Amino acid sequence: MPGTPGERQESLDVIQRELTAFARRARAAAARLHPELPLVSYTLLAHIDDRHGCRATDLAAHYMLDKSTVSRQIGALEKLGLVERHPDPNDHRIQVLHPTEAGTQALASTQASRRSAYQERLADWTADDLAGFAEYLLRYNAAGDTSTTSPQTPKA
Amino acid sequence: MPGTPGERQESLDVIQRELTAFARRARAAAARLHPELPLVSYTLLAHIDDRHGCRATDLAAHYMLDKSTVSRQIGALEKLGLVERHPDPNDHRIQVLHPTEAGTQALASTQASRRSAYQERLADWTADDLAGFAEYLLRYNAAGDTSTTSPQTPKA
DNA sequence: GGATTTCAGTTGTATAGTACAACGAGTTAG
DNA sequence: CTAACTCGTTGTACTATACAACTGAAATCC
Repeated sequence: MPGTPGERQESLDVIQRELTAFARRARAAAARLHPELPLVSYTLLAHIDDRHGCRATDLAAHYMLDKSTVSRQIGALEKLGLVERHPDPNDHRIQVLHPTEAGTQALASTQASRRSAYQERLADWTADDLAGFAEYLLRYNAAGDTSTTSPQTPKA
Repeated sequence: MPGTPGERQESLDVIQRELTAFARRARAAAARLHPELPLVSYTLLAHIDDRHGCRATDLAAHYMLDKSTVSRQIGALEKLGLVERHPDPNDHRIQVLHPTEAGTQALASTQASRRSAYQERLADWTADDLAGFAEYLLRYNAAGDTSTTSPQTPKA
């Protein structure tokens, strides 16, 4: 069993190094994979679709982005005809975001190509390993959500 | 048991989503953690240090960056007094890059603070889980290295 | 009910990181 | 010597981002 502190530190260093390496390549890789729908827009659109309508503020909170960033991203998506903004009848400050038909389609095709890229890349992994990796990533990201990481000290 | 194809696909989707989420947060998180030494500069500096001197072209190839990008990054590092450029006596086109004393120190302190950030974030993980996560990340990144174009030594 | 405060979103401005293209200087091949 | 190639820089442009200032709408407070 890995019980020595040294092994623990070694694992931490590997995790740090490999996550850094991944982060560095991720954007370039995503850009090459989908020149049509940039990484960030894709992510936001996916979230909007997932929630079947949400507010810009939700997106900003979830992705730890400034509201101005989200505003511009949404503007771009709207200009591309991929999302629609509907004012909330109960609260006129709020814009409820929905994917358009084109947005849903763009998302589906992007997800399909991403999916197949991941499938290919992880083709020789066992189902157990995939499940384990997925669980670790979930745990890792969840830790980030709750901890001190925030761009503008918004957390109350 | 995770034997059904559906579960496999589910894990793949989780991996895709969580890695994407991580990629989106990574830069901002790094920027917050080290306002002094931006992520990319840090990475390049680490590589220069690791190799004990290398060329800008090597960095561009290794990190899949445009040479202009590397040129500017190196320029910034030089302006900060963290790297030095020495002309290669045998080939005057080439600049051999070396970390300065300050560069080595900055790197060490950045690495230390990164390390402690990871330690804190993963404090409640068991050593087994850390080892497992590290192994998965290694495997994942190794797959990416081979699938992408340039033949490079995968990990430092 | 009106003043103040808070919330949602936009816009101006600035910065990092990146790519592509055009170029300059050095090196090598014919 | 000339041509082709290589290494690096610079001009330009674009994406993603943050922060600050602002508008408009809702909530709170007295």
